[in-house]
Amino acid sequence: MTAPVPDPAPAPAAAPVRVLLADDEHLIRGALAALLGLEDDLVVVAEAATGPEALAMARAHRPDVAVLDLQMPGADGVTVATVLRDELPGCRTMIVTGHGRPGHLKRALSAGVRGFVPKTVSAQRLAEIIRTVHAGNRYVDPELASDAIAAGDSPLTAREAEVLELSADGAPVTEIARRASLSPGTVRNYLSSAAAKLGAENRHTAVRLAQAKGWV
Amino acid sequence: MTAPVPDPAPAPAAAPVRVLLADDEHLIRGALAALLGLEDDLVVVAEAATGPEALAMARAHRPDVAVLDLQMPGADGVTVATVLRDELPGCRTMIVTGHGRPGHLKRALSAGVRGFVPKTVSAQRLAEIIRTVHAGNRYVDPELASDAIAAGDSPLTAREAEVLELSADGAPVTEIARRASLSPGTVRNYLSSAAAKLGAENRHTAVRLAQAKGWV
DNA sequence: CGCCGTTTCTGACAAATGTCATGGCGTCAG
DNA sequence: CTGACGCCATGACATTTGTCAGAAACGGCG
Repeated sequence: MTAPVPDPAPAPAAAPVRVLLADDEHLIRGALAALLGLEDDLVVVAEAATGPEALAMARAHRPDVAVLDLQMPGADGVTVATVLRDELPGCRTMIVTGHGRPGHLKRALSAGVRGFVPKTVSAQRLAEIIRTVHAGNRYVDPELASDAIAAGDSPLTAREAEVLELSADGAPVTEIARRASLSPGTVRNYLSSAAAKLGAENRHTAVRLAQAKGWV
Repeated sequence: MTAPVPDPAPAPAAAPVRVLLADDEHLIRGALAALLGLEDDLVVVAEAATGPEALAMARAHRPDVAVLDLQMPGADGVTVATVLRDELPGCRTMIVTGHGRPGHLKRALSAGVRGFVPKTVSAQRLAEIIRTVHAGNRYVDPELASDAIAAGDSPLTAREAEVLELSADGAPVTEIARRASLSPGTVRNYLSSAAAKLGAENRHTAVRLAQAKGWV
């Protein structure tokens, strides 16, 4: 007469998934750690509040899955993921972000990130996605994916993007030219062609558009 | 032989604090609700993901304290707080924000908000602050407060701020003039004086500075 | 009332920026 | 090799923007 209730201790035969949590917002990190800890097949082995700290923690604890916030002090989530891919190939990485721009997803995927989700998902859903990623599969939020597809690839050449980025803080052309070691006329040409490609009237709106698409 | 453990039901003599939670990031909201629910003198009676939803929930459940995210779809936290002050005077409001700008704090305080904290605090700390606010006291994060004091008041006149805000998206002067029903020359003068007051070289850097201080 | 100062507005001029045509240079595919 | 393409630069020109001197409207104030 064996009870139908499952044995509480070794119910999942496999070892639990070891998770690293990196987010600069203590409120979220702590709350998330608590909620994920409720899942009996997940265990949070380390937390970090900055990019460098996340790297140090990953090296020390060698987690199975690293859950990284996109925007952190020191180094952003994608940068951390890039380093982790080289240093800890066995560690899967995934990005959690508040407001993801299309370009970020592309950057993340080319950095070997296997999961990309917005913070609007529930903790339950996040736990499922962590399992998916740990199993070696990929998951990207459908809405973010469709945004990325709609945005397409950047039409800008490397120099155009570089110059556009330098003009992001509103510096005058001569200043941009100095910083890029280019002739002022060249800078104006690049900015002009970049604005034309983006359908913007001037470089400032061009910068905004490019930033919105995540191309800078 | 009474057991020393406290009676689970009516341990706190006072009624629990009824809390409304409004944040567009489901992950945070759910996790927060779970953590605050662990405190036996706090109870989360409603959750909302947008500004209008927060208002509707507040009207329906009449919470003691409303914890509002600063950036939400529909209406931001300060706007919601302004409406709540008129409609539900008994409801204390507080703002939780990811990256708060100095000007936001000033706006929030003049909207009757009694608590202003960044998301870098722990859930434990947040619970304490909710109690503080419920008791009728105020609490603002020391770092945010010092930032606000350092930033000071806006040196811009009403028109200067208005025109600067219209130029925020990089629109040309003629477009701004049309939207503000002003002469293009007048717009240029306002932008020029605003840039001078802010120590900026042109209106675009001026916009960035003003946004960083929360003056627009 | 006249005087003063502030805000709001305008026009004229100078500087910065956007646009276009043009050309040299290097690289890569066919 | 040739042609296509991206990169860097120059000069001329139109447009936009920044700067300045000052005028009209308005509200105190003696």
